[in-house]
Amino acid sequence: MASDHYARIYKVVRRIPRGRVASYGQIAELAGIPRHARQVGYALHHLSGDSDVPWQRVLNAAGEIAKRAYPEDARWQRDLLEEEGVEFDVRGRVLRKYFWKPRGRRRQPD
DNA sequence: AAACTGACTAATA
DNA sequence: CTATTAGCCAGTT
Repeated sequence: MASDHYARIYKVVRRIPRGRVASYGQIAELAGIPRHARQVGYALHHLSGDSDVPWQRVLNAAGEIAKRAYPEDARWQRDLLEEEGVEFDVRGRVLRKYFWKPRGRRRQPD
């Protein structure tokens, strides 16, 4: 059940700017719990639907929407991201320029 | 307590 | 570039 890690995870995810995305591993690292990528996904799974946490901005390390039990949820996630301006390539991967770079924010997408 | 599970990853081939 | 493998770790059964 909800461990204290969840709060750390949600806190970091909320920092992801609109129109940007981050990976599970990246979130875990920033939350101060390295190698807990899977737990990040687990924590987000408990939300999906009702919260102020922008769960849709979290993808796997390859920049793709993580494979889920219900494909409809993946489509929903993609729609949400495209709504905030994130673009995907033909293969279903988010373009590099949308990856969130904490602190070292250099250029805006486009 | 032991085995199983999963919205993960990095390393190899 | 894609596919396979082994490591990962909290939550469930």
